[in-house]
Formats: sequence, structure tokens, C-alpha cells
Amino acid sequence: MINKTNIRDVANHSGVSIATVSHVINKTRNVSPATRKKVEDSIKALGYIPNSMARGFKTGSRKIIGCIIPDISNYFWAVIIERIEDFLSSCGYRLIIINTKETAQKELDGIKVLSAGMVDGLIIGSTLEDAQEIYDVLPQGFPIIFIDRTPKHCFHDNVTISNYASVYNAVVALIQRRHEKIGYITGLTRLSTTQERLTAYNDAMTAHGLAVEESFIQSGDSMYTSALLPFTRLLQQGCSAVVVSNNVMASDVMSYLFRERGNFPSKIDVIGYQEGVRDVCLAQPVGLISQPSEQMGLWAAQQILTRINYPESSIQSLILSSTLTLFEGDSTI
Amino acid sequence: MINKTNIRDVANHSGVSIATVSHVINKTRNVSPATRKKVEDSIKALGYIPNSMARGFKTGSRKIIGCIIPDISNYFWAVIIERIEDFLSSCGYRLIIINTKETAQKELDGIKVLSAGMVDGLIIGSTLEDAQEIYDVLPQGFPIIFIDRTPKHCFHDNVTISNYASVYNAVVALIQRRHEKIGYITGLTRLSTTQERLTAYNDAMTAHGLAVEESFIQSGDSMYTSALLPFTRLLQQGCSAVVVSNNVMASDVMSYLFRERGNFPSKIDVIGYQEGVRDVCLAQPVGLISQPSEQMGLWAAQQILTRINYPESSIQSLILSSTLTLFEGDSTI
DNA sequence: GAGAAAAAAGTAAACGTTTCAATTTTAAAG
DNA sequence: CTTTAAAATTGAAACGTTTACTTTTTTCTC
Repeated sequence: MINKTNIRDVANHSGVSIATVSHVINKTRNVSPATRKKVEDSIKALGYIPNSMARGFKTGSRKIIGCIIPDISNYFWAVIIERIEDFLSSCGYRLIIINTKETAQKELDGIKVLSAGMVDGLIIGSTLEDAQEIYDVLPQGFPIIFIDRTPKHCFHDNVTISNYASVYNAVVALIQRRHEKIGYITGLTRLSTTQERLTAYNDAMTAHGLAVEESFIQSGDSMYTSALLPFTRLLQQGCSAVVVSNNVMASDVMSYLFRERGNFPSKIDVIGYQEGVRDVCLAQPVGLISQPSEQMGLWAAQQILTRINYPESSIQSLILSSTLTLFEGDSTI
Repeated sequence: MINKTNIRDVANHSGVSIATVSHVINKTRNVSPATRKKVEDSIKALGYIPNSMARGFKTGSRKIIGCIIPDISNYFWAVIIERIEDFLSSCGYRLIIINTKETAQKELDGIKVLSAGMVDGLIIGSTLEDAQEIYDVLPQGFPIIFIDRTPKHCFHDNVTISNYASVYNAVVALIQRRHEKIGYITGLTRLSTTQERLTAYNDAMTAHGLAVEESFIQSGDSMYTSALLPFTRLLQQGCSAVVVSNNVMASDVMSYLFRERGNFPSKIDVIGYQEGVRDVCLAQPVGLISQPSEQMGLWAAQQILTRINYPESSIQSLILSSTLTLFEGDSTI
């Protein structure tokens, strides 16, 4: 053990009881100014720091929320984290983060560790297909909120962004620009977000009498540098327009278009996602889909505290909407 | 309390002793297959999950490292975190992250909470000027590593990147391009990194007989959108070239240059930082400084484990070097 | 089968706090 | 000075584990 001095040492050093020291530290009962002074002096003299593990173990409350997210290097998630942290710290809570890199294993392990006594509640941007896996390792009644992604069999508060309309309209916009071979790059296929967006693509295509060929749908893994191969495949299939279903993949594709500008036989229109002003596109997309990530983060932060304080209140599901912005000009070719 | 069932319940349910249950869970002693089965069944039946708080409190070991960083939405730090996480998880450790947003208060609070029993060691990208503030809240002998920034009076392992040469050479390169009024945008002035870089700027200017005017040095706060005001001030001062001492501020400046292209009376050359391929510059800088962030993260991760396992080994200070890349073409004006 | 060695299982004492119930001290009232 | 009420302080029992030490059961040998 590292922290050698404990509350008993302080009690001995200042000549009072353990209980009194505890009350001085936590301001949980009146203590005469004289003893308070004595105790505080001893604490300083000994360099005593309360063991928060023992404390949390005893009280069951830690004023800490855990956040499990799939990709810390995606601005989308960074923004969400910052918003959550903002709100929580204004309520006297702290936030600790675990980055799963879209790995089920890391997610489950993280949930296990944090939920078993380290935090008061969890906000989870899950990479899992089925929430059951989480429920298998989660203590009964533990407060959690699902954010952005809702795995199957999810029975907890959750907030998601509906992208159906945006993707649908994005495809329609491309069709109106006279594209017929419209490719689509999906994220991880197990995710609810991916599935919804793909449905929108399929619906829009068929509604306009366009054939959806297998090869027009290529999947990336929702992370950076995973979109290049799918994208070049789509070009080989003769696609003249592409929808990219996630911001980092879109960023990647636009950079590629920029680097290779002039090397394409005809112009290629791209619509992708973008997170705020910090996701920068080198080439000009014909449309961008932006999501209310801050709003989502804020709601999740508020809701986890609500859930902690009112465990019996009814489950809430919030669905926000994304926005499609179309641009007049052409994509750089 | 949330997790109702404890090890005692499992013991009762399966008709064995608490000790046996513990040994089954931890595989810390031979248990006959029959009892092992019984216990495992009970665990499943009751949905028992060991309270890691109680466990960590008892054993003093958690296999968790904490990482305290100033800006999660900066790729520089995101990359570092990912590298640290990679290495640690290959060693059976987990990483939890706290984002301080360059706030001393949050940093100290985070250090306090995590070091008091929650993690086995800390990797700190400090926003503080003086390490003494940390030592005031840190248990004696607690393993920590300073990363990227070395506050004053730092007596622990640390890894930093020397940017002196890069910044010096950046200024020289601008001078060779016939610039005389060269502006400089600093980060938070209290940081060691900021100070070293600024010294390099000053040295390079005076070494070439150029006056360093107060007004040529403007400070941002090392975060996004904090560079615009300093930058426009420099332009007002008549600067024709600018060095931006951090990647997100550089990104911001380059976007501004791009948006306002054509509105400048003469061309403006910029040299800034860039983190890997994901920091995208809309306008073309004449030079970029890149830092070995992954390498730094890896070292920090390795060193924290070394420090934990060999507390008495001598303190290490590692200094890596950044790289300046110059481009042939002109900056977009 | 008896005795000894090996294997399996159990008992109970920690770990560092918080907090309830009990006690002592101080202050107020008669 | 008592008596009583209020304030301050203390003692000790939790909290859920791990683990050193003990005891019981099984297995082996002759």
C-alpha cells in the first residue's frame, strides 16, 4: 500500500476519536472550533488523504459518473464528453472515461469494473449489438443511460439521433442531381445507428425506382482510415455519388478526393457527416449531415442524475434529429 | 446501495463458506470441481457481481491507471491516450481518463480522487505551473508520470518533447523567406512547453538581428478558437508571417486563412503544429511541426508500470524531439 | 483398516471508513 | 449549587472482501 497514514493516525496524533476526525473531514456534525483546528493541523502535519476506495466502499456513493465511449479520437464523442463533463461538474460530480475502440470486450470489462463500486452511474455509447451482454455483467438496478446507440433489448433510458430523414433526403438530393449509381458506406453493421441509416438509403433508392445493388453498399468500421477501401470499391463499381454514414469516414473520403483531385474520370458527389466546425473537409461535399451531439450529451448527463436520484421514475427514450445541409456548388472532382 | 447480493449470499446459497466462494472467484486455491460448480451456479442464479470497491479497498491493487489530460478534443492528446491504452491493456491494465480542460481546479480534484485509492498510478499532462500543488494532494510515494509538460519543481519521471529546434528553425525559415515582422502565437504562458517554444522564437529573432516587439507575441489558451483574436492582432501589427505554437490553434488559423482568402493585402506565411494525418489544414502552411506523440504515450505507459513495480528505481527524464517539415509552395493568400 | 500425508473447506481477523447509539462535557435555568 | 437540556465527543459495529491459520475430509501406503 502507498498511502500509509490513515484516519486512526490522525486521531492519535490530535488526541481525539476516529469519529471526530471523520466528522471534521466531512463536515457532517458540529465540532468545536478548538478540536476542529487540532484535527486540521494533524491532517496537514501527517499529510493525510482519506482513502476514497474505503470511503466509497463504505458509503456506496462516490459522486462519480463513468462514461464508456467507442472512439475518443472522434470529435463527435469528444464533444459529447465535454458537454457531459460540463453539466456534471456543475452538479458536483466528476466524470471518468473509458475508451473502447469499438471493442465489445473492452466495453464489457469497463462496465464490469466501473459498475462494481467505482461509479454511481454509467453513460454508455455501446458498440454491442445486444444489450443483454451488458445486463449479464451489470448489478441489478444499476443506473445507466445509453447514448447515441440503442442495442437490441435495451431496457434503460436512452437518447439517440434519428438520421433516417437526413440520409433519405441526402439520397434524394443525389438522385435529383441525376445520379443513378449511388454508393453507400456503412459503419459497423451491428450498430443501431448504422442499421437505421442503411434502411433510409434503401428506402430512398427503391422509392425512386433505383435498383439497390449489393455492391453499392460497402462497410467500414466507423473509425478513421476505414473508409478508403470501401470508397475505391464503390468507384470501381461505377458509382458517381456516395453517401458516407459517419463523420470520420467522411473526413477520410474527402481528404482522399482532395489528394486525388484531377485523377477521376468524372465528378463525384459526396454527402457525409460532419461534427461541428472542427471536422474539416478538404474537398467540398454536396451535402453534410450534422447531429445535435451537445444536446444529446447534456440530456444524458441530466438523465443519469435523475435516474440516480429517482430510481423508480419511468424509463425515457429521447430521439433527436439530425440536419442535412445541401450546398449549391459542385464537389471538387 | 445498488448491488444487493454479496459474497455471503452466494456462500449461503451454495452451502459453502465465504472463503471458498472467494477462492472460486479468484482461482487462488484448489477447489474441488463439484463445489466449484455449485458456487458458479449460485453466482449465476443470484446474479452476483463482486464489489470491486470493497475488493480494491482490501487488496490495495486495482490494475487501473488514471490519465489526467488537459484537452480530450485535441487529437494530440487523443492519440496519446490511445497509445497508452493500447500498451496498458496488453499488460492487463485498464485506463480511465479525466479531462481537465486546462483547469487547475479540475486537475487537482481529479488527482485527489484517483490517487486516493482508485488507481494504481497516474499519468498527468499537467496544466499547472508548479508541481508543488500536486504534491500537496498526492499521497506520499504514489506513482506518477508527467507527460508532455513538466511543471516547475517536478520530481518524478517525465517525458517531454523538445520543440526548441523546430521552432527556432521555423523562424529561421520564415526569415529566409524575407519576412521581418514575424508574429508568434503562444499557448498558455504558464506551461513549460509554451515557455521553451517562446524562448526559441526570441533566440532565433535576435540571432538574426530582428527586433522582438512585445506586440508580435500574442497568447492564446492552447485550445480551439482561441487563436483568432491573437492572429488578427498580429496582422494589424503588420506581421507577414506567423508561427502558431500548438496544433489546434494552427488548425483554427489555417481555416481562417482559407475562409478569408483573397481578403489579405499581401501573402501571409504560417508555420504551425499538426498532429498526424487527422489534423487537416484547409490553407497551405509553409511549414509544419509534428511531435512524436505516440512514442511519448508509449513511454509513459511503460514507465508507469515500471514505477509501480520498482518504486525505488531512479527517476527518469526523457526528451524526444519534434520535426519541422518545410514546404516548397507559397501559403494561400 | 489404521495412520499419515495431501487436499479441500472453514473460521475469523483484518483493510479504512462512516455512523448509530452511548457517554461525557458544557451551558442554562432554577 | 443542583438539575436539566444541549452540545460535543467517543466507542464500536458495520460495509464486502481477502487471506493466514485451523480444521475436516479424502486419498494413499503398508
